[in-house]
Amino acid sequence: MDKDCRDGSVNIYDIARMANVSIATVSRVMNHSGKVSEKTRQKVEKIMREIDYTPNAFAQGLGLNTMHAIGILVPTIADNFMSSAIDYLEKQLASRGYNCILSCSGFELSGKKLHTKILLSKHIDALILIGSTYAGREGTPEETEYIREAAQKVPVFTINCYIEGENIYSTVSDNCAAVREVTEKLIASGHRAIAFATDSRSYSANKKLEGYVEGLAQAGIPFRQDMVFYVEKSIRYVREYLKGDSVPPFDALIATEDEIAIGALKYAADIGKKVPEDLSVVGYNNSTLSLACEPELTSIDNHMEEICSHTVDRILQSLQSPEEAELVHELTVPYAVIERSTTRF
Amino acid sequence: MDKDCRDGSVNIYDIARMANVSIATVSRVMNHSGKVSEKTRQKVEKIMREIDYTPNAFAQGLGLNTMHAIGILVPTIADNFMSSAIDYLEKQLASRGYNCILSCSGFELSGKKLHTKILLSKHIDALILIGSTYAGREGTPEETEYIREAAQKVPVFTINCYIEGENIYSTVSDNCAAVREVTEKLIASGHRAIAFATDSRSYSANKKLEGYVEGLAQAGIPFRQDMVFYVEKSIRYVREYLKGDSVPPFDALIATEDEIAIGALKYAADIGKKVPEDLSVVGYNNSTLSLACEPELTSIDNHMEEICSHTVDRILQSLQSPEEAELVHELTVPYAVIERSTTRF
DNA sequence: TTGTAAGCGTTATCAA
DNA sequence: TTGATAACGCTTACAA
Repeated sequence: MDKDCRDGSVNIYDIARMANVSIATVSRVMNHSGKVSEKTRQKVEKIMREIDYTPNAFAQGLGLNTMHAIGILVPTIADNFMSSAIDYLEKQLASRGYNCILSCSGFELSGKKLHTKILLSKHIDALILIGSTYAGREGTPEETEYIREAAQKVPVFTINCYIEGENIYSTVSDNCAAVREVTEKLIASGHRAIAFATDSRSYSANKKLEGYVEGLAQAGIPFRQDMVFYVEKSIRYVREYLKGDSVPPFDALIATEDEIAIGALKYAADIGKKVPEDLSVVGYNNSTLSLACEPELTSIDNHMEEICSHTVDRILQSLQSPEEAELVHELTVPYAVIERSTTRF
Repeated sequence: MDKDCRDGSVNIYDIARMANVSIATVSRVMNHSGKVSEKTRQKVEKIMREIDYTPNAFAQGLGLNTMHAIGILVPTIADNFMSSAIDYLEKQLASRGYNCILSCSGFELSGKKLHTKILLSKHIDALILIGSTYAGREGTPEETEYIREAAQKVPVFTINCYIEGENIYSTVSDNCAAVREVTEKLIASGHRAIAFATDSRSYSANKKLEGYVEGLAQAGIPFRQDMVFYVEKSIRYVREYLKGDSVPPFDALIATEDEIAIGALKYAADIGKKVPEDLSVVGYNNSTLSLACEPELTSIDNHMEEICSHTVDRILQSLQSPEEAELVHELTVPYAVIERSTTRF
């Protein structure tokens, strides 16, 4: 109370003085490092508790070169996929003593570069990138060069996005297999004109497309480019798009996002097609949306919680033993097809 | 290249040496502070650019006692309301040079206290609390005491949550007026048995209830406690709940969350009630869900972007001129009723 | 077991 | 206009 409260904050010298010990001893008590007599420890801890002392994180950071913070970069957080990932990551990291510094980069390369640089300047211990937008377009390695540069400073972990490079570790859902399975199921249940709708040409969207192509090939059904629809991730947009003249007839649709699938449901309702009798629809991400629509949407669940826990495990491994941690560069987590009422497998 | 790369990081001494100036001069160039000759400035800036020098944020933090970081506390981020708020906040704060440290506290008091403490220990410049869960239950000021304590260290800003106290500033949507307006509109369009469904007894939920009560009173319709349903925020739960025996007949339902409203739509479909002919439904938050369901949901939009931009403005005001910034403790932002197909006003 | 003292990389106050 | 130098609060050899 009678202290010189230049900041209202007590420092290690104050504690040392009050306990009649040196700052080194106080430091040792705080960090449970080195030998301290039980008696001294008790005394110091008591005072720290009474004063409600919190060490200055900046000073600790300066000495140790870490503030136990992980940078998380997403294009936008206003998206179910991103926010659920962040939710899992934050919870698990917090329980292990790490904080999250969040940054929304947008989808433009310049924003991605800028926000990566800002995060790095905060001396984060590791960087997490969520979403396959960070993979850039195929065949343009220069679009991911800034990530490889970042990886020279801190380990980089990507979620549902594969990036080639030293010190970059990806944890992904098997998008390809998921869509292949769904395609096969649709074919097995009698569909022949299966459409594929996506809002992106990202790494994961391409993997999904690959699964679709493989599924068709497997059954000997010819792939038709005009059955692949590139649309906006908007219920309203898709609803109208599908009514367009350029859209060939289809009896099933696989979407890379639940919103897109729901746009198809709305379209079907508009033109009097019955789901799943006349049209089967499959979404992706198993979001709340898939329960909100009518009929309820069959969707692919990418086991986000598992992806995130693997990611956190890998981060801690790489931080705890930087050298010997032999991490796989691409780790694949199983998915699940959640069947509801828009298909009849 | 031939440096002692103990961390791969260049420091101010290196720059000073390379430019043949003192560290003080380098610091002045960086901060655009003090007088520096044009020639010297050019020279130093050139070297900084070439080396791609980034000042050590911890050292800066230690000296200035800020790392330009704002703490954001939410119960969970896997919620449309929270994640859209964070999205707006992060974007606006980033554009003004502030980073966000994110923490998910859960809904338990112990978690809230713990995470508040952790955030404060990171020397954040301000703390943002999102959601009225932080207001605690009515008449229990001890549940918000930790927030008043936090407010002694940094200014605290709450979003859609009012907390009484020094250095605590709330920005809220006028939940009461919104629900009153909707209630009046339902009455005007012929409804008499209007139910109210909520998943919470939080500050904002109570404000909404208040609006409902006022709206009924205005029209001389007696308030009935058994027309207020306390439910879970789950489509499935509400869908079944409304079929229960204890639920009296109702011809309209106002929900405090879109999920709850959609549960009511599903219930109506199940028992063959037509919406809006037999039952009108109003949701809250105007989330993507309100476009996914069938029919599309009338919902109240709380103008989150505006709430967030007001909050950020107020934060910056209070940080830039801590003393003279005369901020209102409770700022109310207008809402909008978005009418879709579940009502006929 | 404890204490002294040298960093860590900035900013800021003086002198020059 | 510049340059020494003392903070800032902590960690950690190294000494005692």
